[in-house]
Amino acid sequence: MAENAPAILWFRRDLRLGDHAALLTAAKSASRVLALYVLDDALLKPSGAPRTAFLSGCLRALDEQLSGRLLVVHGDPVRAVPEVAEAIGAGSVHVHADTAPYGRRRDQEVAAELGRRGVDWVETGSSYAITPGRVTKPDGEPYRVFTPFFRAWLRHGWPSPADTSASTVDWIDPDGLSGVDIPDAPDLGSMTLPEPGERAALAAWDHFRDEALPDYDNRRDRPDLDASSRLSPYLRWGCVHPRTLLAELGDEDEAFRAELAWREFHADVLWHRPETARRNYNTKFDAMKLETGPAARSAFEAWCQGRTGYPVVDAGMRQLLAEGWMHNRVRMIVASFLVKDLHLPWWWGARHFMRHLVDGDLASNQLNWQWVAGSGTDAAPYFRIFNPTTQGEKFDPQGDYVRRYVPELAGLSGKTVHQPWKAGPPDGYPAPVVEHAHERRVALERYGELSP
DNA sequence: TGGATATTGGG
DNA sequence: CCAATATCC
Repeated sequence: MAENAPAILWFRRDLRLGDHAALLTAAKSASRVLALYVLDDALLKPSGAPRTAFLSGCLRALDEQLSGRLLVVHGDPVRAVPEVAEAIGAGSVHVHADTAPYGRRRDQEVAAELGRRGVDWVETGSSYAITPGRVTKPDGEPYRVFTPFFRAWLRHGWPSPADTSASTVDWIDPDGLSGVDIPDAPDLGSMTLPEPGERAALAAWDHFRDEALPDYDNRRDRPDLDASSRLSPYLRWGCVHPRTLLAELGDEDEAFRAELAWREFHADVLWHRPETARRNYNTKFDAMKLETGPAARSAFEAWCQGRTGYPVVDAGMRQLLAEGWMHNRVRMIVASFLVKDLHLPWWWGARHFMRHLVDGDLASNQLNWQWVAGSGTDAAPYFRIFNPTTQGEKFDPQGDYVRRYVPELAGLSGKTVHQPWKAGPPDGYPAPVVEHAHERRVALERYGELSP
């Protein structure tokens, strides 16, 4: 890009507050830098949504580090970017988009609009694109199975994280621009959210790397332990770049590297098949018989509230409401329950997750739901149906996780919490809404009706 | 990144 | 009887 041109650093809905590499690269060739964060309308709609609160926290944390010079613009990027370009008095500005791969199609719309207004378009990297260039099969086709993707991704390699210690960005004060502010955090009531911002992200990383990473492969499935990284909100909001983590990981950390690779894999799948955010990746599942009537709505409500009568399912759903986060193993269990025990559309569950998760990421969330439902790429085979009781006993062997989130069951000791119906009905805790053994047979029957 | 059930082989 | 194994969904 030309020297001495003002630059707008444009971050779309997926903020990458910690991706200093993109900021610095752009800043070095610009005379002035204006950090512009465009928030997609979708972020602002559910006024009580915790992900909005976490985002506000991230923005405040960054604003603090930038001495109050952060400019935030809400709204449709197609309109907002040129408006700001006009407001700062530049006939031509360079726009750097740091986008997720699945945002590219929208970016092309934005680029076309900017072109019509005489604004130059420069694209920089993305914290999804860990690798320079796309990881594809030798014939150029995208991978549809994770394991070969993972191997190719490891072989492909990635650059070191940028050195951000010598920042020379000259931040301009955005005083006088209209529509500029950091959104207020909504009232969270009794919710507890993680500390936002880059510093908190790096602290979480330090803690995880030193305490849980060495035994991650063995312990990550245990929701009762502090064994997972808890980094997902920071990765989702860009408070830390995955390359920053990868730089400190080695071959012995394969299990955790695979988790980072899953993010990229799903982002890549969604980029190639954007409609799979809402529809079955495998369209053969369009013929699946689903429950959608009043009884289904009522079962869905019980699932959302954590009142299904299956302890580990209810614990997970209540953790989601209380923290905007749920342990990964439990996400699989509650998702399997919604799809295979309640026979509800996976997108009902995915939408509830996106509304409440502080780490809710469109690609990872929707495609992991499809993985559970069996309709996704490289999906779990249809016959793999979790038994919610067995899963609870296996991964929460002492019942500590259940008791932490389901107070009605706090009086039951040890693993007996996983079968409260045996000890007589505890006060206020519901009987199972469905019988698993029966619903399992129903699910298998319905899968059997699909064309091969 | 299962589970249910039948079968087998050692106690 | 129970644990390990095989097989099917």
